[in-house]
Formats: sequence, structure tokens, C-alpha cells
Amino acid sequence: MDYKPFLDYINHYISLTEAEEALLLSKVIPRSYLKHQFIVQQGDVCKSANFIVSGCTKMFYMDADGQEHVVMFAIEDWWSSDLGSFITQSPADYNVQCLEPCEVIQFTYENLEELYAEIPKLERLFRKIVERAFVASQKRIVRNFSLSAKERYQLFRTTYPKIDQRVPQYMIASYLGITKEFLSKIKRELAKA
Amino acid sequence: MDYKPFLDYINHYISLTEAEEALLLSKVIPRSYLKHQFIVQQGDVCKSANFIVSGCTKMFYMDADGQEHVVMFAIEDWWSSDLGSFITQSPADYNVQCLEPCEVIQFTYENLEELYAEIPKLERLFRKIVERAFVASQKRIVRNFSLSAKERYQLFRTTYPKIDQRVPQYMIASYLGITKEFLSKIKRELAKA
DNA sequence: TAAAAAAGTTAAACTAGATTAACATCATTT
DNA sequence: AAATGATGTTAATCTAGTTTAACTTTTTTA
Repeated sequence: MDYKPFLDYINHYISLTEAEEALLLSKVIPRSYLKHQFIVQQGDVCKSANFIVSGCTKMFYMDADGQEHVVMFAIEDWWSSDLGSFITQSPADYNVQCLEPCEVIQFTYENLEELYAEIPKLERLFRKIVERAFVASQKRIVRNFSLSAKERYQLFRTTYPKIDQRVPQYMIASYLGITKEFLSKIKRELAKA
Repeated sequence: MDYKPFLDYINHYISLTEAEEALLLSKVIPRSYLKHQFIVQQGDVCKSANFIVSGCTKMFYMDADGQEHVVMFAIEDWWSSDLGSFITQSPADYNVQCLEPCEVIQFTYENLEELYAEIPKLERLFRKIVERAFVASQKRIVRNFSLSAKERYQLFRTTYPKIDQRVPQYMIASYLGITKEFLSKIKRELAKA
């Protein structure tokens, strides 16, 4: 597996010495998944923090009625884990499933705790990553309330054009909180206009 | 101002020596606000991270139509800042306003950066705080999609009974993403049943 | 390459929640 | 204690988005 995108990503936030890079890579697990494979399963403990080197995943919640709710997609240079389950090492609320074959770099909980002790700068790295993720998540809450379904789709399409192209439409509908039928109607209207 | 709740809160996540506590307190600003006063204003840079010692705030977004959207409430032992604005030191998307007289402990951006350098453990503290906030935020997104307005209100009421009692109903409606009229209807139904 | 499965479309009937508008109650200030 | 403004209620009408169900197109697999 090619570690360069991963190291580039990290060096965007903090700078590591060669020794630190080597230590980091020694405690990280490269893993490949097939399309449709689950990286995390609802009910199981999320044992790793997963960095996507290549491929595409969805994180989703299966509700009591068997309805899927897509919480987020992840592609190259994003993380895809049930963070709540990972940090508390308790059963996951969400599934993470590969929508394409995926190459993933994994931190186990124990390895990450060791790394925090050995390279304290990593606390800073993950603080910054999660800060950004939290801000984006709050922004999404507001938008879900203040924008119409059509506006939300237009925003999604311009913000994540790559994901819009790679992911089945019915999953995007779920991510936007609408039915696939209604998204189909929205796309027809947008195509006309 | 009484710093004990603040120190207790911090010691729940990490442990500080007496010297570290003293250094921390020397770089923090206690401040009082009146009811209705703004701690952060949309468009201004959010200059401080705000820990609520006493009182209650709302963070809200004012949309293009002049409609208020409540993103979150904060009471004792919570934070209330526009984190996106704070971490990037760019104009705030949100307002933070006091719903009661408030006692607040403030970290300026510069002081916090200094503190991170002087007490690296604080990176760990804020990493953990933001991790939890992010997990809660994602959970809220899923719930907004998978639960009805009535279910969301019931969940809110049992999760945050104190806030339900302290905050005007029309603001709770805004937080839940519904109109005050519809919340009124929901409450009538719940009272009947 | 046929067939089966997955993904997408269309349209009619329906519903959760919005809008509007009038009114009621409570709190604050003078 | 009256008046003002803020908060909460009720009910009729309306609409964005759902549901259902039948159908088409694309992709995957045998």
C-alpha cells in the first residue's frame, strides 16, 4: 500500500520527524476490503480508526423499521469510523460499508493510545481533525433545517461533486434525508431549468 | 467568580498539577454578561472559547429571511462558542446570546495557543471534549432524519429536562426544527395522553 | 448473452408539519 | 395598576415531501 497520501495528509496538520513517521507507520495496519464489505458493524465495538487511502465508504444507521439512514460518505483522505464507539470502546450505532474496493489504514484503540504517549503531537493532529469535523457537522444541522431538499441537493452536488458521481442516487437521497423518488423529481426539475 | 466547577470539569478529563492549574487560571478571563447580551456576534470573529460557569445561552444562526435557527443551548459546564470561527479566526456564522445572566470563563485564541505549548495535556483535554461534541452532533443529524417531531421533542425533554424548563418554548421549537405552533400542538397531545 | 438483481423514474393519493391570523396569557416596566 | 411586549394557543388552510405501486434502465452474474 502507498503510505504517501496518508503522510501528506498528516503533514498538512503537524510536522513529524522521520523517526516519528517510522514509529507511526509501524503501529498502523494497512488493510484491503472488497466492495460491499463491512469495516464496522452496528452492535460490534469499532476496533479501529480508519483512514481511506482509496475507495469509497458509507456510514449508515439501520433504524428499528429496517430503514437505512446514511450519516456520511468517505472517500480518499477522509476518515470512516464510528467515532463514538471507538472512543468509548462500546457497541457501534453505525455500520461502515465499502461502496468500492477500499484500501484503508487502521489505528487500533490500543496502538493509538500508545502513539499519543509516544508522539504527543498526535493529540494536536486529532484535535484539529475532529474540530473541523464537528464544525462541518453543526453546519449540516443548520442547513438541514434552513434549506429545502432541492437546495440541500444543489449544495451537496457542488460541495462533493466526486461523491455525487460515485455513489448511487438512492444513497444520496438518504444522506439528504429525503426519499429516492423525491430526489429523482428534484433532478428532473434541475435538468429542465 | 468560583473556579471550582471549571477545574472539576477539567480534572474529569485530565489531571493537572497545582502549578499547571495556576498557570491555566492566570491565562483565563472571567466575565459576566447580562441577560440578552451577545457573547458572539455573527460576522465578527469569535475571539474566545467560552465555558459557562452559571447561566444559559443559545447559539443561533440568522438566515437570509431573518429567521432564527437555534443550533444549541448551553448551561453550566458546557461550552458556547462559534468553534468554526474561533479555530480559523474568521467571521462567525452564529450568534451566542445569554438567555439568563451568565458567568463565563474565556480563553482567547492566543492564550489557548500559549497554553497548548506550556501544558501539552490540554491538547488531550480539548481533543476529548470535541470528540464527544462531534459524536453528539452526528447523533442529532440521524435523529432529525429518523424521528418525527414529536419523538424528537420527547427525546429532548428527557435528555435535557433542565433546559426544557429554563428556555422559552419557541426557542426549543427552533432547536427541534419545527414551528412554535406545531410544538404547542405536540405538547397538547402529550399532555392528553 | 440471457436472466436476474440493482438502480432509477413516473404519477396519483396522502400526511406531517408550515403558514396565517386571531386571540390568550404572562412578565416587565412605568 | 395599566400598558407594553414577549410568549403561548387554537384552528383553518396549504404545501413540501412521503407512500405506494407499476414500470424502465443499467449493472452484475451465471
